[in-house]
Amino acid sequence: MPPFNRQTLERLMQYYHCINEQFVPESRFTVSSARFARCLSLDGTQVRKDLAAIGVKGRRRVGFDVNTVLEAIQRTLGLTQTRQAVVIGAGRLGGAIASYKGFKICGLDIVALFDVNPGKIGLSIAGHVVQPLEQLESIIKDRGIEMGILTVPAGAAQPLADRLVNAGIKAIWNFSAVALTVSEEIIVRHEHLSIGLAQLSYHLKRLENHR
Amino acid sequence: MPPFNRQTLERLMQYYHCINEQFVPESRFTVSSARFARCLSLDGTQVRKDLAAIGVKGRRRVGFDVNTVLEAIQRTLGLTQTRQAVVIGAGRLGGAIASYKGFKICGLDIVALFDVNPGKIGLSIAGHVVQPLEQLESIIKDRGIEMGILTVPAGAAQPLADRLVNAGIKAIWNFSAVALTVSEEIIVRHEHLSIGLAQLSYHLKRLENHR
DNA sequence: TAGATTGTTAATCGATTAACAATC
DNA sequence: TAGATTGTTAATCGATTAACAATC
Repeated sequence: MPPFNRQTLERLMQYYHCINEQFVPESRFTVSSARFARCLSLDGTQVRKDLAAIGVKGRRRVGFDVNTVLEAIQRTLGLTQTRQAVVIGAGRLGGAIASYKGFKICGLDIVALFDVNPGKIGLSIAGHVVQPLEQLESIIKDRGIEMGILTVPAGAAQPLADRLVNAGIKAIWNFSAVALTVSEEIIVRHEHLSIGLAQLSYHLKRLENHR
Repeated sequence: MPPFNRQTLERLMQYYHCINEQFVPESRFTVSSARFARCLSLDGTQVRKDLAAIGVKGRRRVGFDVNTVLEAIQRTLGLTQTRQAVVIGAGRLGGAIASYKGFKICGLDIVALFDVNPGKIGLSIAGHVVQPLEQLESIIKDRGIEMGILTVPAGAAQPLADRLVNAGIKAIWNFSAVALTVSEEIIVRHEHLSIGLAQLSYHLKRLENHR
């Protein structure tokens, strides 16, 4: 199987959500490429190519078996095995992420929440007792945790990223508002909240100008 | 000026952040396309094309004037005029968004927070008193608010989107875990939290397989 | 059979990169 | 002047779409 690029991965995840949110509730067993396409507003050929790429074969005149597609996506994206993650920063965003139900079907298991603020330590957020940062390394090592989710203020992010890497973490999901510099082999994804705003703001401006 | 596609808009926003986070603190007055390129890990030619597209001229042997670039991006993306927004859903995510400082330099002004839960109404979150949903329409109309930010459970999102549209909102920033169907002329951006997870999960899986 | 849908190749389109002249 | 950097055209690459045969 070829390595997939970012866009393909995102499309695969969208098919996955499409199935879980629409097709499963509708108790559909088969779905045509055209129907998938409409969901993500793209071309049916694209869908057939994507599904072919992850090894799913359709049935002519019928479509694709929903379950087969579901399993193939899970296998390809690695959603079958559970991945343990810690959240650093028990603020509002950290709490929102720790309590987000949708991660379950993606195999993400948040096992601990950390914060520097002594006032927060011991509090229970989304079923997790907030831990002091001092225990970060020991918990990561003891439980073999592979992902760290950063939801701390910009100034605190880089040193904490370093600590995560030193403790043996393999991937960082960064919600802090700074770019991180970490060694090559660490997987990093920077979730930049205000990037999405660019699009909305731009289109609102165009709306105004066209009148 | 041509209409810009999603990718270009995202790059423009990244240049903008690059300037604000790196170049302004470093008190740089000029920046070469190569330096911009390194920031976003792309090619210098791309940067020069983007900047040319928004009407910025550089100086040979010197680079681009930081302030000129900043202003051109603000003008292009419409970040100069302030845009008023309401947040629907005063949960953890809603609170995180309402209290996010980074929106200020993007011209986003969150003016009200709403919730259905009577227990939350009257609470102060990030300087905003949580309003009852009944007042949604009147506040939007009275203050001429153009953006709605949805951070409610999946089941509640569609009816609330309809109410926002009826009240005259022009853009919806959707953090709920469902696709919305709204009329053509409404600008919608669906921020799908777990899409990013696909990438992390996929690369973690590959890491395992390669050993 | 007729019709619908896949699977796949070819054509198109756009985005990225390379090359290099212009010039400060 | 020599060197660095822009500005722009051309070349490449990849992704998207069109076309259509295969076939259930």
